[in-house]
Amino acid sequence: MKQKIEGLIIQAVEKLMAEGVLNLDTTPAIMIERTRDAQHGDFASNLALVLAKPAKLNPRQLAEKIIAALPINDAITKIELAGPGFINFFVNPNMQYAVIKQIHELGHSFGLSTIGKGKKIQVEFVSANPTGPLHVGHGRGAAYGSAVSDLLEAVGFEVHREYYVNDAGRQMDILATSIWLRYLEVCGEHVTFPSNAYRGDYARTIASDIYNNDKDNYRRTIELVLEDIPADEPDGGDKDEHIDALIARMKTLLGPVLYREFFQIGLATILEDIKLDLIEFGVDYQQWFSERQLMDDSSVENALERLRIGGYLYEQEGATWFSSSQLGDEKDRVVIRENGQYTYFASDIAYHMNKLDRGFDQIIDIWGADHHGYVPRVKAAIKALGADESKLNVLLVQFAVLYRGEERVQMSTRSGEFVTLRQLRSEVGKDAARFFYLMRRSEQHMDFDLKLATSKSNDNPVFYVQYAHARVCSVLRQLDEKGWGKNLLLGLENLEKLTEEHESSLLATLARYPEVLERSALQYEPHQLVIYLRDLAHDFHTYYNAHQFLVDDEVLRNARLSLICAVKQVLANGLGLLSINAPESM
RNA sequence: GCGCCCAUAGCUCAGCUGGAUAGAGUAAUCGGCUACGAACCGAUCGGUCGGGAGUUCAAAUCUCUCUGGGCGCACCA
Repeated sequence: MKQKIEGLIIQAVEKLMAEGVLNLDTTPAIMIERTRDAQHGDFASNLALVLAKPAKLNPRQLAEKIIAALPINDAITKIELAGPGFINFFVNPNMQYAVIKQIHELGHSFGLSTIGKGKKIQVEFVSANPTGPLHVGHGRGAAYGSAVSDLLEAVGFEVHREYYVNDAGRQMDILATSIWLRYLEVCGEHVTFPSNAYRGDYARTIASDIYNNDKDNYRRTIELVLEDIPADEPDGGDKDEHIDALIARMKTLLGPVLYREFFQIGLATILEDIKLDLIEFGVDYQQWFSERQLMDDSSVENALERLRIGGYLYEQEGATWFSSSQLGDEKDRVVIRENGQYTYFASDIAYHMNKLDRGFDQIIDIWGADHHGYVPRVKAAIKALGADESKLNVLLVQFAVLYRGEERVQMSTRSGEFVTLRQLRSEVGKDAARFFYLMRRSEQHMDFDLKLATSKSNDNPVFYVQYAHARVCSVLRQLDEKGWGKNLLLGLENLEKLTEEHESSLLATLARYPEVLERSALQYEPHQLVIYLRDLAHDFHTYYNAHQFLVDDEVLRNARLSLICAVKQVLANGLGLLSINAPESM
């Protein structure tokens, strides 16, 4: 309908151009939008206001000319000139009924589109270090990333969801050592736990499991472990030197093979936990991409070689630098440290080269907002690798600030003081948690009050939407109990019976769904869909309270049933895209 | 100090690529079940869109500036 009116306007403009009334080289893209107020018709165009200046006419005069030039079309019952020069279109109510038939025809695929043309998009999100369970901060990225991915798929892109596993580097060594020290405790050694180690309970759990399976296999006496180890911070030393020395000691005492084994057990356990957690949260990946693999198959080496050939690398003070500053970054970055180790950035360059080489049309990285300073250097790397930087789109998700009532909850993986995503799910449920995360714009700082989310969970807006769906189901159950049965065909043939105001506004809302989906996907804004679903649920609840569906008049009854079944379908489609349940009853 | 993000009703947030009278939820007050589920609906109350200047026929939306918050400025990941 929207496109139809747009077509009419374009015809009118072309006509005026041919007549010499208008003289333009380009026609503006924005032409028509849905009105907010029913008094302004169904659609409105600001064309005359935009073109007034180049046409050297006053807006209302121009609007009159445009209206006069508009072709006659029976889909439009009235065209009005309003306000400073708006052109308002009133759509033939009979046209509005078409959406119901369309919804029943297409079912769960109503709203889907092919605008993505099968283009391949890679979406990388969450990618939290596997040094502990996911916390509620990761939850927002997980909900957002999966929703964006699913939406893109719904509008015709081929989406590849990926989690980058940082299974190399010092943090992982610290984790292995943390678990090992807990293991030694289980073995009966008296360990003073380092201040810089991972203190969460999960390290103890993993340690106990290892002990149960392998007994004393990895045990070394604490005296051997601590011999000549520099003091920890609480004892007047340096916490980094302390933990690094312990890591080195663990490696020498266990030897490379046992160390590797132990390390792998810790990594695998945590990674499995994360995978399961995410699946239960409605997040599924096509690929878990290992950073270590980039090291092992010399991808990092190759990536740096490519930069070197391009003339982007140089040596200074014993380190190797990437001259990213000439490509938009604020300063150059080290890729190989003085000690010969690659930096994290080096493997990230290799990872992005790998993404580019896999032939994606678009690459989307979803990061926490604390990484925003990292964007220019990755873009610089993309450019240095010879690719177009617009191929990479970095979407930043702001932090969710946690509160328990008035009190702010501190989040730190290291200290082990954090609320896990799993805890959140068990307290408020997957549906409520996802809905809560997704209803806010991702760039918006968000307050997440756990106390409110748990104690008043009935006020959670997700129930409002789910209730609308369950209510339709309930009506259908009542229908069966009355022994009336549903005659959809009869209803669809008599949709003109739907003349109530509530009915026409519901029709208009239903018709908006495909547009909302498209916008929501192309702008990476799932919250638009969430807000739409709330609007749709509201229109339905209002209608429900104002009119009876199960009336004696069989024709009217079935017309209304076909309408509310369409509502049910769209609610289910929308919720489904957000991986939120649409329950039959609640 | 430099850079990025944010600021809309008491609180939590929408406001669609600038558009007509800035909207929801929640809190407060009042009203609606002998009804297809009241986990709902309706009404009232509540706003200098952080302040100021500019661009425009039109600014919450764009530009500049100031204020106030968040985050980032490693040979950490």
